[in-house]
Amino acid sequence: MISKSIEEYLKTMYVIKKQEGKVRVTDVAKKMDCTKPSVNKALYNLKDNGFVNYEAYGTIELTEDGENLAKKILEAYDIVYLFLKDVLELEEEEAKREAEKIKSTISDKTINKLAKYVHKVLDLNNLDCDYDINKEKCRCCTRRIRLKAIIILNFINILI
Amino acid sequence: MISKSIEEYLKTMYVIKKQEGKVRVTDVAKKMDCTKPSVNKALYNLKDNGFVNYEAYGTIELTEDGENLAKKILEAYDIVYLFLKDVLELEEEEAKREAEKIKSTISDKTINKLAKYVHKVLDLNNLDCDYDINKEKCRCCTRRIRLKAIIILNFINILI
DNA sequence: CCTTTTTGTTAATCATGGTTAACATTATAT
DNA sequence: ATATAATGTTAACCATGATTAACAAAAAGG
Repeated sequence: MISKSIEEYLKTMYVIKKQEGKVRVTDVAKKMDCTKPSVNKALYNLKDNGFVNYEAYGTIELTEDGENLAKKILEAYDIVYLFLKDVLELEEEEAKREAEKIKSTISDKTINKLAKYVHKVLDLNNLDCDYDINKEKCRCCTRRIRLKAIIILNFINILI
Repeated sequence: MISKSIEEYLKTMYVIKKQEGKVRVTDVAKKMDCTKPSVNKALYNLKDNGFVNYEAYGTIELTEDGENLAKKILEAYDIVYLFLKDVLELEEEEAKREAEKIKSTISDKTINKLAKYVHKVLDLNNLDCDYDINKEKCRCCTRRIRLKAIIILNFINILI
């Protein structure tokens, strides 16, 4: 099993892939404010766990599992961010920082409950939505994510 | 500065002190499901940071700073637990587990906002409450904590 | 008392996740 | 085409927080 810390590298790779078209060790290091050897280590860890394909000096490619996990992580972040920003009304930067930390500790179950709650509170008129971070999104969730595109920040062109 | 991991030892010591009257390395280890050497290390770390008084083979005593920090940690836990249990409606055991993890990552600012939100949502009729985890509690908070004594679980005899 | 059990300490070790320094490879620019 | 710059890798190392094994001290029970 992969750690929360390593998951962060995967998420970052996914985002860079969508933004830049290709993923380089240096870019990941820059984005994560860490060194290249750290990225290298994480990379081989991710490879060993089947989340990326990689050969030395080659191109970094996420596997299907890798993509799915990355999407899930990003989504967990969005849900927590949305809650902190729009429900608790934390200031934007604070909400981002805190969402990053919180989403790394909580279980899927909690994320699902939080998502449903946020849906409800922010008045989506769909209290029956059976949100599950591990499943395909329902129309309601999809719509919500689209409507709330602004929360996707610089990932706006990535999701869905 | 002390780490979140070390804070947990302090919190546990505080709880044991209130429950048992005295704190022993073995009890802390049992409660935290770790080994005695781990407790010993944490103990000297806490001592170096002025949160406990201790000499080898002596009795563990929390300083005033230690007590205050422990109270703060317990309270952060209670707030998160209350939110997960009564607002998100997580099952009790899950709420406890998750609260433990979450409260270790979030900032005082977020805790304060969450506390205010929980107060509001659970309808305490005091929307002006200026909760601050670092300050003396307002009447509203004190009352809330009293009313919600049940959430304090086995710590019921400790707080306030 | 003094033996035994419980409790606490110390030293050596480990895993994780990070670093720096040195080097290898690839890409770029003239 | 080749020197230079950028990028990627490797090895050695560090901090943290934990462990096990061995030992020391204190408490408890005959």
